[in-house]
Amino acid sequence: MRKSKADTAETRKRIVAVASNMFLRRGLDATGVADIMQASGLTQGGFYRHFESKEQLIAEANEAAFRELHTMFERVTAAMAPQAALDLIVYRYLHQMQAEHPSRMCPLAALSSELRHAGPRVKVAAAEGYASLVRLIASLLQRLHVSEDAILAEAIVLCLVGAVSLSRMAEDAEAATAILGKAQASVTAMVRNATPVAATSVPSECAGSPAR
Amino acid sequence: MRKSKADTAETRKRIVAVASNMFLRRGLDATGVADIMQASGLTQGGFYRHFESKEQLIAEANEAAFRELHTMFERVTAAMAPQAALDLIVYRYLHQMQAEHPSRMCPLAALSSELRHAGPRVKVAAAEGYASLVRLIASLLQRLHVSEDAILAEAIVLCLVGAVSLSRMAEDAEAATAILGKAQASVTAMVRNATPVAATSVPSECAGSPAR
DNA sequence: TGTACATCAGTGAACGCGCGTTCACTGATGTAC
DNA sequence: TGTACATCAGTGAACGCGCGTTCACTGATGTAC
Repeated sequence: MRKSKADTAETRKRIVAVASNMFLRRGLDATGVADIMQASGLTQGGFYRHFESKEQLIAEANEAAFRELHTMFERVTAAMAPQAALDLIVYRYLHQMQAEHPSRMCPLAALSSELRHAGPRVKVAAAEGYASLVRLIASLLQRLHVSEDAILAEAIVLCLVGAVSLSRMAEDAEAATAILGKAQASVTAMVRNATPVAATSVPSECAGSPAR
Repeated sequence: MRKSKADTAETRKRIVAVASNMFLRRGLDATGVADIMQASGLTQGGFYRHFESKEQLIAEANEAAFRELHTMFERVTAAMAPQAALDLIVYRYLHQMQAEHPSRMCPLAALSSELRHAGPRVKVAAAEGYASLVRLIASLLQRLHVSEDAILAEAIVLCLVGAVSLSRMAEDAEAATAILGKAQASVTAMVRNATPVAATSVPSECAGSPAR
């Protein structure tokens, strides 16, 4: 049952994509190799034709998740004014699990404490993913003429990660939504308090609530 | 080898304390029943004389952790001015893992994503622990005459949880310290931006950096 | 271009290890008389 | 207060299950001639 090179490459990509989704939703330990292979339409025996170990797949799946999250943010906010872009990113990040068609998920929030036990490659990816998120938000804050943009960007990302992390351990959906709503209000307040009046009074920069 | 009632109760407490520490440091799955019993000076067979299951111990260990964290914060800040108390809580929370003699750790930050897979009892404790942290900080902010004290308290706790969570998945100690430092700066900035001038200018309320 | 052989993606079963849980047993504690 | 028996904390070994990994095998693809 040997497959062509193109088929093989496609299968590999599919496994990574499926694994990424399952890892982010259920967790690293809770997602078995057999589960992933079955969800990919294969049997577990074939796994080791594509990967050396589960750890390697974890690394690749996480890197893919960070890459896609970042790409999605850049694509969606490309033509937006900074305030609208910031609002949208905050909205999307906070609702990464909630939506019927969930957007890309973030390993930092979804896997937080599980990443501690992961190998160095995963940790490097996590550190880079974090830094890239902070950079993205800092650049938007800079365009909004916020003075302490770097430190505020850090604070916003910490809030976002903390909020999603906490919302996912909530007992029920209502409690989760409550946490996310408060987080959104918190971030909004943080930006408002730090934004100079000159910038906030420019209507074209601040119009619009987050688009879906 | 039957023990007296007093001995039995003491042993039970010891197991919970040891387990609490190990769970918070290594994680729930990574800490086995045999590990806990060995660290408690017992053999694994005796475990089920004290607990119905590992899950029950997880629940009790978490509840103990939240209780002790809260008690510690209340005891340490009892006689303090609100600004100093806030600074100390932020400092202690952020450095819960760093110190040579680490202070009480918080399950929200230490176990974040692992708590999702835990049973309802654990989740209820987590929600209560979170609410109690927010309440504690909100009351300090109120004494500092911060207008939006509830929403700011929430933001601070989210930042704290996010920061510790992220610092624990850092590659090395320096990266971890960097995150914690930025988090402290973030929280300080958030409080400063939200504090009315009238309150910040009262020296007796604001004196002092965090005591150890 | 056609043929013969090597390669290797995928299958399904088995292996081996770790870990939560159970169990027969021991002997000191608690209790009934 | 003393004695005989039941209780039960603690031991050490074994059980059973899940899961990552390995393996013999199949048959289509790729390649050498």
